[in-house]
Amino acid sequence: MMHVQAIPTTVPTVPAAATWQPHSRHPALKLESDERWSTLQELHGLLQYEGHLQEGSEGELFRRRRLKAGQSALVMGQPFDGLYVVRLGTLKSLITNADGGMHVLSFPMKGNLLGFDGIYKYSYMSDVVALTDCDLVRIPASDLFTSGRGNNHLEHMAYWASSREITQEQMAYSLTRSVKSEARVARFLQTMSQRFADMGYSPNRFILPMTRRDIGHHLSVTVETVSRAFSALVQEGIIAVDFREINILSHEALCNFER
Amino acid sequence: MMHVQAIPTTVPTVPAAATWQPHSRHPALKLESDERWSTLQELHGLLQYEGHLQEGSEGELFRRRRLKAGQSALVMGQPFDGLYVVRLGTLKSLITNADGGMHVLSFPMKGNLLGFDGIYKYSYMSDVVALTDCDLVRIPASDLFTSGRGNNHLEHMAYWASSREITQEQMAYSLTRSVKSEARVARFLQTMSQRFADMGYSPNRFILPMTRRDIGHHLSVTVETVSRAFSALVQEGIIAVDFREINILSHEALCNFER
DNA sequence: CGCGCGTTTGAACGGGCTCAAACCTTGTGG
DNA sequence: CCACAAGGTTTGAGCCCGTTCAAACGCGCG
Repeated sequence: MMHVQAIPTTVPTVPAAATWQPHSRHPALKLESDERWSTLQELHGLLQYEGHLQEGSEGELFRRRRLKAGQSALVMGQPFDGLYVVRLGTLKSLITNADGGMHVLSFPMKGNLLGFDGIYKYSYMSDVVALTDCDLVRIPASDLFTSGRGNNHLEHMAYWASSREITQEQMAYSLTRSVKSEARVARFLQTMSQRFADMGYSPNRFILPMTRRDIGHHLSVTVETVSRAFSALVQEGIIAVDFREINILSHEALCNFER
Repeated sequence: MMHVQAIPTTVPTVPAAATWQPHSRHPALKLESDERWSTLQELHGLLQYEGHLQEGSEGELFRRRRLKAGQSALVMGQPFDGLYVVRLGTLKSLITNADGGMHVLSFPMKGNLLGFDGIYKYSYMSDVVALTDCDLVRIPASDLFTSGRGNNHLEHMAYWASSREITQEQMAYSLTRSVKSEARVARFLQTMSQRFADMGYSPNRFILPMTRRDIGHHLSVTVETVSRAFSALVQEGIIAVDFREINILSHEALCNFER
C-alpha cells in the first residue's frame, strides 16, 4: 500500500563502495529532515558496546539501508562492502549446501551484526534475507580498515561485536544437539522470548517472524516435526499457539523441558 | 631487531598474562639457542596472511607455549589473555552443555586460530584441549588492542583470521546437517584429507588424531554410528582403516558419497 | 597381570523422516 | 468483492536409520 516506488537510491546489494558515498559523510544540515543516517552513538547503543566514545568522531554518520520483507541484505559470494547492524526488523542468515540442503545459522534482530564472515576472502560467505521490513546501519569497509584517525576504534568495536555473535551462534549450535526435537523447539522458544525481552517487548506473548520451515532449517528438523512439537507443548499446557503468535504460559515448564 | 625494548611492561589486561612474561620480549641474544619465540613473519606464514608487513614491527617476538597431549589450552570462563595460533599438533575445541552434553566445534591444527570467542566479555567461551603434543604461538591481548604504532595491523590480521575460522566452522556446521551419518563421516574424512594436504602431508594416508567419540561429538552422532560408517566405507572399498590410520582408496567415491 | 579405555559388532526399540491429504492464510487479478 | 492460486500449517500412517543396551576384543599403562 505504501512506499510507492521503493528503493530510491539504495542501489542493489553490492556495488563498489564508492557508489555508496556520492557526497559528504557529514551532512549535518540535513539531519533533521533526513532519517537515513545514524550516529556513532546510536551504533554504540544498538550494539550495547561499552567502549568510550572516541574524541573527534562523534560527528561521523553511517548510512542506513531499508529492506522490504523478502529482500536480500547480503548474498553469498558477493564482494565485502562492510558490516551491517540491525536497527529494526528480523532477518535470517543461511548457508546453502552444494546439494541444495540449507541451514539457517541465525535470525538477526535489533542490535545484531551482519557480514563479519565476509572479511576473510573479502566476500560474504552466507546469505541474509529480510523476514520483515528491516532497517540496517552500514559500517563501510573503508572506515573499518583504513588505519589512522579514530578508525581502529571502529574496528575494535566490530571485532568485539563479531566475537559476541560467534559466541551466540555457538550457543545456538549446541541447541541443535539436544536429542529430542521437542526440547530443541522448547529452547528455541526460550531464546526468542529472551531476545524479545531484551528488546523491551513482552517475553510472554510475541509473534514469530519466521516460518515453521525456517525454524526447522535452524534446528535441523523437518517442518512437520516443528509443528508436532508445538502441538505437543500446547497439549501439555505450556504454551498457546495461534499460527505465528506464541503465548508462553509457563516459563518454568519450558525450562524444565530442556533435557 | 629494532626498537629494542618496546612495551616494557606489557601490562596485562588479565592477571594470568603476568606469569607468562617474566622478562623482556626481545631477547635477541638468546634467539639462536632458545626456540620458544616466534617472529611476526612466522605468524604471517602460519596464518597464510597476505597483508604486507608493517614497518618497524618486524623485530617483535611472540612467546610460544608447549602443551602435552591432554592438557588444556584454554578453559571456558577463564579471562581472555590473548589469541593463539597453532604451530604444531592437533587440538579439539568444545562447548559443554548445562546437562553434560558436549559438542566438538572444531579440531584446530597448524595455522588455526584459537580464542577469538573470548573477546566478547573478555573470557573464553569454549574449552580447547590438546589431542597431541602441541606448540602454540600467543598473540597477547595487550598487543592486540593497545592502539598506536603498528598494532592495529596485528588486530586487523587477527580479525581477518577470525573471520576465516568462523567461515570454516560454518562449513563444518552444515556438514552436520547431511542426513545420512555415512555421508557425514565421508565428508569429515574429505576435510581431514584436505587439511593434511594443505599442511604438506599425504592426502591419501594419514593418522586421525582424535577418537571415534570425538568425531561423533563433532558430527552429532554416537560412537557406534561412526564406527559403523567406517566399516561400511571399508566394505565398499572406498577406504582402508587400521584403527586411527586411514587410507583413502578413492577420493572420487568419497566425494560422490556426499548426498 | 589387570584395569581402563577405545573400537567393533549385534539386536531391538523408537523417534524423526517421508509421503499424503486437508485446512487455513495471504496476495493477486478478474 | 470474490475467486483462485500459492504457500504455510497441521495431522495421520508407515518405514528407516540412528540410538540404546550389551558383549567381545585389542591396546597401553601402572
